[in-house]
Amino acid sequence: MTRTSWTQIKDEIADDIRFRRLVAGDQLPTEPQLAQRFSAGRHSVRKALEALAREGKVSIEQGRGTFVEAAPRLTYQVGKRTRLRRNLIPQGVTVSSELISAARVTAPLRVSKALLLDPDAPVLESRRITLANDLPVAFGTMYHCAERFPEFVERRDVLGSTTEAYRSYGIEDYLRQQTTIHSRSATQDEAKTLKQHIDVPVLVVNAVDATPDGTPISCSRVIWSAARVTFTMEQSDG
Amino acid sequence: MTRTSWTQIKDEIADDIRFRRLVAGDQLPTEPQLAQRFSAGRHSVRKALEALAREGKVSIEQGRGTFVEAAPRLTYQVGKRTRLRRNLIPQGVTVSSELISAARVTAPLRVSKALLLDPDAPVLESRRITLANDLPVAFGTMYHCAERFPEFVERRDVLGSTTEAYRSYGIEDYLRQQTTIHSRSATQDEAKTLKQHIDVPVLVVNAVDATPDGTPISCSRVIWSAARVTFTMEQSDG
DNA sequence: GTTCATTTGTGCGTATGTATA
DNA sequence: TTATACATACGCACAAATGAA
Repeated sequence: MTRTSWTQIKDEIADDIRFRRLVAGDQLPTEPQLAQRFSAGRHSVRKALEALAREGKVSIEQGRGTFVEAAPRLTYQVGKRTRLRRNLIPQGVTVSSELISAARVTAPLRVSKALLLDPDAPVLESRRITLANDLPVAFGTMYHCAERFPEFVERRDVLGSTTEAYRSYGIEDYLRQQTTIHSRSATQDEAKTLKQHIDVPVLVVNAVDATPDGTPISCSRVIWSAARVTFTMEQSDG
Repeated sequence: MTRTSWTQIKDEIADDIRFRRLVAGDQLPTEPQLAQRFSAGRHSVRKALEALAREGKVSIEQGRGTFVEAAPRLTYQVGKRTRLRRNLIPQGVTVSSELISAARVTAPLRVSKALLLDPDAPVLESRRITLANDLPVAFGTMYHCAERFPEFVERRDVLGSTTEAYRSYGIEDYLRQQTTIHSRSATQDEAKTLKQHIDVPVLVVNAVDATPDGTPISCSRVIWSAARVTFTMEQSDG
C-alpha cells in the first residue's frame, strides 16, 4: 500500500474528536487543506469524511464546510405507550414536534389494510417532524380514518398532544399494537429534511396504534436519522 | 448541462433488479463495461454500486465480481421470548446457528453491570453466528456468570438449544428484560464475518435476559447486517 | 438583487495494489 | 503463474450551494 490510506485519515480525525482536540461545532479544515496535511488526494479525504458522516461524527454541508457534529445520540423507548416526550429519555435536550403538512387522501394500500378500512377509504394524512435541540431527528407520516376522526389534525394542533386529541373522540387510552424497524439508505429528500449527509442511513419505523380492545386507530411511518437514535425496549413496559 | 450521474446509473441497475432483468445470483458486467454502457467513468459506476451494496441489492466481491444479492430480508420478532427459530419468521429460509468460540474471561464493565456481578467477575463468553440459507445475517457475543452456569457453553452445544441448557440449571423459563437497537457503520472484521460490503451498516442489538422474577441470567451483543433484517415488535408478545 | 469567493459535489482520466479463480 | 475484477490512490476540471460584499 505504502500510500496514505483513507482509513488512516478517518482514524486521525476521529481521534481528534474523541480526545477533544476538535469539539462540537468546530469547522474542520477544507478538503484541500486536509489533503495537504495528510499528503493525500482530495478523494481520499472525501472518503474518510463520508465515513465519519455515516457514523454521525461530522456533518458535511455543501457550500459551508465540514463541522464536528453537535447532536448527541437520543434514546427512544419503544413500548406499549407511545407518548413522544415520555419516550425520549431525557438527556438534557429540548424535544419539540412540528406539523409540516396535512391532507385528506385516499388510503394507500398498506394503510387501509393496517386500519382495517376499505381500499381507497378517505384518510387524514399528517406529516410531522421531531426536533431535539432544534436539530431534526425524525419525521413521519401518520394516518387516521377520516370518518372516525374528522378534523383530527386540527384538534391535535389545538389541544397540543395526540393523547388529548384522542380523548376528544372519547378514546381514553391507546396502545402500540405493532412496530417494525428496518434500516435503509436515505433518499435525497430524507437527507435534506433531516439535515444530514446523503450517506447517513435512516431507520424506518412502521407502527400501528390501537385502542385497548385491539381496534386500530392510526398507523404511521417515521424516518429516523440512524446516527442520532438508539431504540430501547423494556420488558416492564412491553 | 449534466453528464451521466451516478444516481442514474444506480436507478437503472436497481430497476434491472426490480423488473427481473437481473435476478438473484446474476453477475453484473464489470465496472469498466458498465462505465462504457452508461458513457460514464469508472468512479461514477463504483459510487452507484456502493450505494446498491449499502441497500443490500448487490454484493461486491473483490477479485470475483459484483452479483445480485440472493438474500431476502428476514423478519426478526423482538419480544419477551427470544428463542431463535420461533423469532425468525419463516420465509422459506433455513436458519442455523454455529458456535465460533468460547472462553472464560473477566467480565467487561457493561457485562458485570448488566448481570449484577462484581467488577471483574469471571464470565463465560461465547460467540455464535446465525446463518439463513448459509448466508450470515448476524453474529454475537453472549455472557453468562461462570459461577452460576459452569460449563454453560458445553451444555448449550450438547443439548442443542439455549432453552434446554437453562433447564439443566433448573431454569424453566426466562424472558427478555431489555433490548436496545442502534445503527452504525461496520468495521472491517464485521463486514468480513457477515460476508458483506464494508459500506453496509450494521444494527447493534444489546440485550439482557432474566428469569421471570427479574434476576438477569445473560447479556448479549448481536451484530446484524442492516440490509438483511427487519425487527418487529407485537404488543401481544411485547 | 447581484456578484463573487469559498467550499463541497460530481465527473473523467490514469496508475497501481490486492484478492480470486 | 496468469488473467480478471475490484480497491485505492493521485490529478484535474467544473457544477452547485452558501454567505458575504
